[in-house]
Amino acid sequence: MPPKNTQPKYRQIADYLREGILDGTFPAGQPLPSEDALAKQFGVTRPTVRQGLTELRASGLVEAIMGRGTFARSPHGRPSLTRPRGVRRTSDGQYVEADGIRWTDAEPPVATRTDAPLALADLLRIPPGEPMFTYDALQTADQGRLRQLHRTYVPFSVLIDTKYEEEAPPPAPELYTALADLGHELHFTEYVRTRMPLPDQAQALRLADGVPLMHVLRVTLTEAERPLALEEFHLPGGELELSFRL
Amino acid sequence: MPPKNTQPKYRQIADYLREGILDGTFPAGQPLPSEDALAKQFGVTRPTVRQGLTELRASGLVEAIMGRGTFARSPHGRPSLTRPRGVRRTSDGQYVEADGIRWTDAEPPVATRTDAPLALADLLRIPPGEPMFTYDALQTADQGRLRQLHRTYVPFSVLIDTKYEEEAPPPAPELYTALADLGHELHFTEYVRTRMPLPDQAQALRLADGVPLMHVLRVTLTEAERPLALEEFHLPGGELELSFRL
DNA sequence: AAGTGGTCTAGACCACAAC
DNA sequence: TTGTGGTCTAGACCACTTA
Repeated sequence: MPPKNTQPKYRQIADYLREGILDGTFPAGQPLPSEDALAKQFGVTRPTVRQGLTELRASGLVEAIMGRGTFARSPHGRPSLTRPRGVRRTSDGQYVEADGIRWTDAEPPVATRTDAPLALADLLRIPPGEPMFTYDALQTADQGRLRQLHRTYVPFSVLIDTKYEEEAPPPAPELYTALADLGHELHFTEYVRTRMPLPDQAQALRLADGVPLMHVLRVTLTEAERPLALEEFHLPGGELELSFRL
Repeated sequence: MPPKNTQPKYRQIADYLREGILDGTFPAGQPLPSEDALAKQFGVTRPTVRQGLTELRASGLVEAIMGRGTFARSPHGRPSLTRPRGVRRTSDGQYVEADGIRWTDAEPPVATRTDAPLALADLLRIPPGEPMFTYDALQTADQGRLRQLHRTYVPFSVLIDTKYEEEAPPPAPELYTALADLGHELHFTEYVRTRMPLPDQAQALRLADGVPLMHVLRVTLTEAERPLALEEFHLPGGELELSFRL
């Protein structure tokens, strides 16, 4: 017997559609053939067609809109927004983001106390379980078209013997000014990761199916490389790129 | 009539399993209940269970292994590898990557001529369609456990009046030395994006289901901000993070 | 009303892995 | 041999959009 070299039918359908999207047969924004039409064309039942389409949706090549059809998405376009990563210090001592985006809190930010989980304690060089001030915000800009989840952590141990033993420190970026006023020279390191979002993250960031999350950790450090604070950004991966000067 | 507030059954199953994975009921590396068991437990048929599992696989929370079972994956661990991004110049004028990884070409690298597509021409500030030298390599390190797709582009116009009109320029990072020898002071900018991989990329990088791709464009620039070359890295998003000093 | 995608049933048979 | 996930059929009914 020769080895079976046949792909499953649902994958043949997915391959056919994927190639059509990549080579322009199915232009971005245009509807694909309906599920019934594909089932007839390939001589299979609709669940088989849907299995192929599910694969394309999970890879972000296609978007299904209820009652209207399944639409090709632009596969490899340059992201519509480039965000330069960095922090600048203005002449009056304020710190501002290099991308100049003015964020608005979509909901009132939540200030809580968190015990440092292992992964964050490691980056902050504090013992796991040490308490930290935590700010949590869903931020929007550009009439809600831009969204990010922003969380700021400051370990209590950094705030000992400062006025912030009494009052809560401000969230970033005002936090940087406050830390600099304590006599520190600041610099920053960012760690960039990516993964698929959890459902609540996908909803908060308005992520379509098959669009990954960009996860950025920013550590604020003194000149002596002592970590002072940590921020976590969850960004939509679809139409966004980050730029860094090396 | 009160509004329907019921989630579809397959989503209830997915939610149940996702919560179990996140709270430790189903520890990473351990098998979930079998599809038949879940079907009985929830009073549905197996295709319905599979629909829920498909959702979890697409989000990278679960991995199905044929004949053995469906296994939980570690959800939020710190990536096992941090790659500092940057280029250092050694005392003898060579350029090396800041992460110090020694790559091996898994296959002989392919040198071709490419006409600049719009997105790349834009970054290189050359007219679209201008020819470029192109090197293409699938690189491995650490006994094949690390993988990356690496593509180097050099526009012909950069090479006019140099010896590389006659011979092909070397691929990066030796390329940097060659460009510096032409009298340029080099610096670099990187653009980081993420998206789901195409099937061939997933296979080349050994990406599991639900693991996104990290896509990095590095532009080599003169002090006068003239782009000289461009590199494209496709990296596995799962167990990898990039670090940048701001 | 007609067309689209969304959910679900109740099976069947296959391929692979472990015992 | 048994248990697992992988593929596929042939329907049914629902929810939503457009005309």
